[in-house]
Amino acid sequence: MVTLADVAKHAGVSSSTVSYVLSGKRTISEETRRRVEQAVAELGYHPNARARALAARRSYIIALVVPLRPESHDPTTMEIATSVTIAARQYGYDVLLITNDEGPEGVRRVASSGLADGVILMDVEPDDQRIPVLRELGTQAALIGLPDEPGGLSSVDHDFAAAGGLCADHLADLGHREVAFISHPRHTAHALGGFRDRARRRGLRFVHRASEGTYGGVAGTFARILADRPDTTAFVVQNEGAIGPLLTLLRGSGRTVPEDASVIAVGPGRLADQHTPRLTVVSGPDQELGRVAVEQLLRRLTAAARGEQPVDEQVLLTPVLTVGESTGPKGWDGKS
Amino acid sequence: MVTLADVAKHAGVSSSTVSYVLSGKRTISEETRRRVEQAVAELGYHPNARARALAARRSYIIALVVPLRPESHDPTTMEIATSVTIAARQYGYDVLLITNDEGPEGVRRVASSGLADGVILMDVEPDDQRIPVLRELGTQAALIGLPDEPGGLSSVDHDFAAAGGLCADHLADLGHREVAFISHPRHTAHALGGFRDRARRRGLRFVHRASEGTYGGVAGTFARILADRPDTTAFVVQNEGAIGPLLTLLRGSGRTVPEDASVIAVGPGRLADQHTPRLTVVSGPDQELGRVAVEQLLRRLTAAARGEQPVDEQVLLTPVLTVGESTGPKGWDGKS
DNA sequence: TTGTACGCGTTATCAA
DNA sequence: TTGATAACGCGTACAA
Repeated sequence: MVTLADVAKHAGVSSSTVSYVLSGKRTISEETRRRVEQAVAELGYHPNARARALAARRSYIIALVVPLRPESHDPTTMEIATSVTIAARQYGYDVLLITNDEGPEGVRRVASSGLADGVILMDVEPDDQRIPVLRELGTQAALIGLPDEPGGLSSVDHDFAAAGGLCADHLADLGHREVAFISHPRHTAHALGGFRDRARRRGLRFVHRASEGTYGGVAGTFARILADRPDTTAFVVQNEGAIGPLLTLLRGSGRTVPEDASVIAVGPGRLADQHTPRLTVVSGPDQELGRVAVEQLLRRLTAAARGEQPVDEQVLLTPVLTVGESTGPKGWDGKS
Repeated sequence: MVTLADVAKHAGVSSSTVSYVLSGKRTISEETRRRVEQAVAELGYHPNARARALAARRSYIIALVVPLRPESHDPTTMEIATSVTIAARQYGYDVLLITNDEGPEGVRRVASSGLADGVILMDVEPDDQRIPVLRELGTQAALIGLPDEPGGLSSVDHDFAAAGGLCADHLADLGHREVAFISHPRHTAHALGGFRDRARRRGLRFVHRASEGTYGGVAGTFARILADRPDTTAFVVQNEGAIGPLLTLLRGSGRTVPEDASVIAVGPGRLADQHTPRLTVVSGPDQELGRVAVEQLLRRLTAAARGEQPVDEQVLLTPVLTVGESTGPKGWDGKS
């Protein structure tokens, strides 16, 4: 292995000079810089990350805690993990993958051992058990999702309230008056609040039902909705698995989309093309989530390295309404 | 930060003794072990991973190179990445995520800097450009996928030839005589060879067509197949995106599955439940892929650490045929 | 503009 | 069974 000392000897300078040439933290004469660079090239020197991490008290590694078990396959998670990794690389950081089956102790492990400089937590829940560990260790962190108590942390999430508002506005604009909101039974329907507020203001009547993302579950929910509110003409769905069944059920009940019933999905943009007809979707930028979290964390790290107090940031990313072919005016006959 | 020296002082022993108590590489008297362990507990000592990595010349980190861009969403990749991470943890290793957009230089970076002890490469192609880098640096590696030249490497992949054989056998058993094999245009149809051999032996006639995984692409392929071989009664599909369109086209042409046409998918097991009717699928164990790769790599690492020559292993994982409702006897009328 | 020398926290060799 | 002590390779305060 070629070391800094080897390079120094080869270039006829001291090892600290080589170090400074590489880090750029000192002004170096043109002559020595050239000699050092040549020595680096000739010897094929690569700085040793382990020694660097020890001496600099920084590993340039951030830990990403993902909510994954091997049998789950949520593409969004992977998208975010990838965007975190790519963003981190652009700032010279690498990403260590921690699966959440290690629990809060996984966070403690990477933070207290100094393996990672900071942590990004995905799928943060309101009373997340990993957060006390971060506080206890004083670990710098950025969260994807909203914590109960944001003190000492930065976080980023989709602005689901705005997403709900977009749904209500779009349907109201199209003349709908009776809407059903279908959510996931075990996830908070973050978009519901925003939807409710805007729906009220726009004079929309609506019911909210949580439903499993299975055909049977959606069938039951669908039947109840139609029994309670037979005049329902539009559906907002914040439950990826429920969309396919809902579309099938609408067809099965003789309703054409969007002529007889409109459907909006709240979720990843890719949903649009996975169904027929192409869906109207309200989606947030998943990749931005990763990038913003990385930038938040790195700002905290540089602040802490300077002895400053890191700034707590809470960012909400604005969602976008993409109009597809699953929404149309109430009572639309297909001929505009 | 609590260091080894702090613990040593607190316990009234030398720091090397503490180190040996923790590593278990020396026999320690019951008395001192107790004192040291108590000191560790009282001070809340956590070994420093950076210093350990430098002194031990091992980081206990393996790099996983994933073929991911932020907009791609292949659940299989994530499944493998997760299983690699979990398997690695069981052996005391952590996983560094490297995206393939760094190219071969990403491999060079983590290996030559000593950041990682070894590398796992996903989606290895026959003439993969990352492999020369591994050879040049003498980096220990395990590959998921089959390299052209396996010398100095370990690798694991699905036994696609066996998968093809299972398809041919299943269809032949059901009495089919004319089969179409639909593959992906830009991926090697690894299952084709095995399918061909077994098809010949079983007296199956078949055509092979590559097709895009789009509705339009599959429609063209489908039409050509029926034009060339109107008596085709079964389809083997090794192209995830082509399955949905194919099923739709079969229905559209008045064919009922499986009464008039049988369909087998070669791919991830989860495909079975994503279609109607539930698919007959030949799939390999994706999670095993990750686990085996980790174990191969760690065997190489321990061998190399002992100064021994690591053993090159090539493992093929046996696929399984799961019979669903998309295959049936040729000319089946639905009433058995 | 450059060099010296110490420290980072462990591991591992050599003695005792 | 235990203790000194020299690496490990780099960063940086201090000195020149």
